[in-house]
Amino acid sequence: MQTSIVENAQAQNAFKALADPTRRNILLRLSVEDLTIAELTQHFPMTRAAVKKHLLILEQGQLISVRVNGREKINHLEATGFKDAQAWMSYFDQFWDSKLMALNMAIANQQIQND
Amino acid sequence: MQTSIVENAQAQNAFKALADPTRRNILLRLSVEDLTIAELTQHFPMTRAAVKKHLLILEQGQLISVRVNGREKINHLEATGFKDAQAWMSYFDQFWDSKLMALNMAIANQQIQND
DNA sequence: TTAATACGATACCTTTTGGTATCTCTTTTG
DNA sequence: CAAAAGAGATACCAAAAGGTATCGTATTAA
Repeated sequence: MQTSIVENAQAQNAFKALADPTRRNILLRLSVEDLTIAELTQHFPMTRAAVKKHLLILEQGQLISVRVNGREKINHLEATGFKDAQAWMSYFDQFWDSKLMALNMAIANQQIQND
Repeated sequence: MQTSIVENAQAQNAFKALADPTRRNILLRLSVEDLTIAELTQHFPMTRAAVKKHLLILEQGQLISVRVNGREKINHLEATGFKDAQAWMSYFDQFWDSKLMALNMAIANQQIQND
C-alpha cells in the first residue's frame, strides 16, 4: 500500500492547467495574439478576477508567461508546459505499435520504481 | 462576454483524467501489464473504492478499457484518450518554431470561431 | 454448499476548485 | 492634478473532487 512511481512536479502543474476547458480556450486565444487580462476577459462569460485565477494556474503550468507593460500585464504562450505534458505522454506512444511490445516491458519496468 | 472557441468533449475527458497524479501512476502501472482493481489497489495508499473511482474516470477519458473475466475486471491501456490529448496539443507545436509564425496567424484565426 | 473473493453501489465527509464581490494600489490620460 | 483604467488581494460561496465506510451481489473454491 504505497505510491511508488516517480512523479514529475512540472508535468503535474501542466496537466492540472490543461484540465480546465476555459484554460484551454485561453491558450487558443493566446495562440492568435498576446493579450492582457482585460482583453481576454471580453471573450469569456466570467469576471476579470476569475480569468486572472486561470492565468495564474496556466503560469504555474508554464503554459504562458506574463510580461509587464506599464499598468498592463501581457500574457504570452509558452512552450515549456506543453513540452512537459507531451514528454510524459510520449512514453506511451510505444504501446500503440504492437511490434514493440516485447521491448516495452523492459523499458517500462525501468520507469517504475518498485516498492 | 461569451465563450466562443470549439471544445472537444473527448479531449476534455482525456485531459480531466490525466490531471490527477494517482491516475497517471495507474496508467504507468498498466503500461507494464493489465491489472485487476484489487491488484492495482495494492500499489496505492487508498481503498479499492477510491481506485475504482479513478478507473472510471480513466475509462471515460478512453485511456483504459475494461474486460470482464469471471468476477474480475481487467484494466487495459487504451490509445484513444492519449491520441485525443496529443492531437489537441499538437496544434501548438507550430508556435515553437519562429519561422512558421507568419503562417500561424492564418491557421489560428480559422481554428477560433469569432463571436 | 458454504465461505471467501472480487467487485458494485450508496451515503457521507473534507478539501479543492471555479466563481463572485469588494476594496485598494498603480499607472495613464484629460 | 483629478479621474479613469488595469490589475492585485481578500473574503466569501457553491459545487466538484478525492477519499472513506458499509452493505450488497456475483463468482469462485474448499
